[in-house]
Amino acid sequence: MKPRHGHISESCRPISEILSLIGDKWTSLIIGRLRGEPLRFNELKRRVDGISQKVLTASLRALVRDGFVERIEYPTVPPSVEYRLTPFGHELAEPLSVLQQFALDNASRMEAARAAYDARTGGEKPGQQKTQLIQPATMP
Amino acid sequence: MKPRHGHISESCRPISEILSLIGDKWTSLIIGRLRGEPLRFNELKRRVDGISQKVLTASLRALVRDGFVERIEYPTVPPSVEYRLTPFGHELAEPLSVLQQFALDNASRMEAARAAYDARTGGEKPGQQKTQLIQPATMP
DNA sequence: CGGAATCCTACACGATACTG
DNA sequence: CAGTATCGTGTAGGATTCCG
Repeated sequence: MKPRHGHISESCRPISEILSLIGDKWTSLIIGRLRGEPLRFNELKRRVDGISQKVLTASLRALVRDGFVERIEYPTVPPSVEYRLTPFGHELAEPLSVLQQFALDNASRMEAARAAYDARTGGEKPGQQKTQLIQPATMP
Repeated sequence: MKPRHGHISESCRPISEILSLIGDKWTSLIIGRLRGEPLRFNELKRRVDGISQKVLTASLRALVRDGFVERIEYPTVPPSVEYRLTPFGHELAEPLSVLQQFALDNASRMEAARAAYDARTGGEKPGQQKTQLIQPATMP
């Protein structure tokens, strides 16, 4: 799931790597949930609403591999696995939360800017146009 | 190009949005280049090494739309277009640069963690490997 | 110079089913 | 409970060509 970035000029590859890590659809939310308390797999899945089991598994493994999350397996029955941020993970979580806070604080500004832009450009969306809303005529 | 994120639980959608914005392959690097000085299109393209014209165009438009970048068109001939961070863009760039600095500072730690993980799990499972950095072999 | 239009591929993610 | 396995889809992003 990680290798979204090919090469990039050597010097900034670490940047690309970490940003692709936290920039994917879910990872940053997972980290956010794991601040505060360790969580078990399904509990975490419940709290990160909408995430699929497959993606959660993959994301967690990437985080474990990079040393941000620790996976602790308790030999109980039924099995119980706990995920928690490592100290390294908490170091990452801190500047990350700053960015998240920025996002929350400025969500309305972004939305306003977007609305203004869309009004300016005549309502045409960036990228390709999808002006044809093909409504499927009938649904018997 | 931006709305990679579908719905997500309402409360954290702004987070997802902004993180998908800066988390894509290039946008954060573009913002980094625009700190310090405004740049023209092709100059920016040159400095963000490896980016395609199409993606640069799309990324810039998204940034303009969200209010982080300003596009200034000079009616010269040949045409000249300048991109610069807005004040809002600089606000975003700041926490972002913190994260980038974190990435640079801890690149070796991440790599070490990865190596340790791969050594730990490497001997046994033939399964598919994650996070393989595909080196593109040649840059003619 | 600064894009737009088009084609194409890889991969992130979702849905579903199965397992220890 | 905590995953693994597999298939299908959308789309980000690369390469190329063309335009004012």
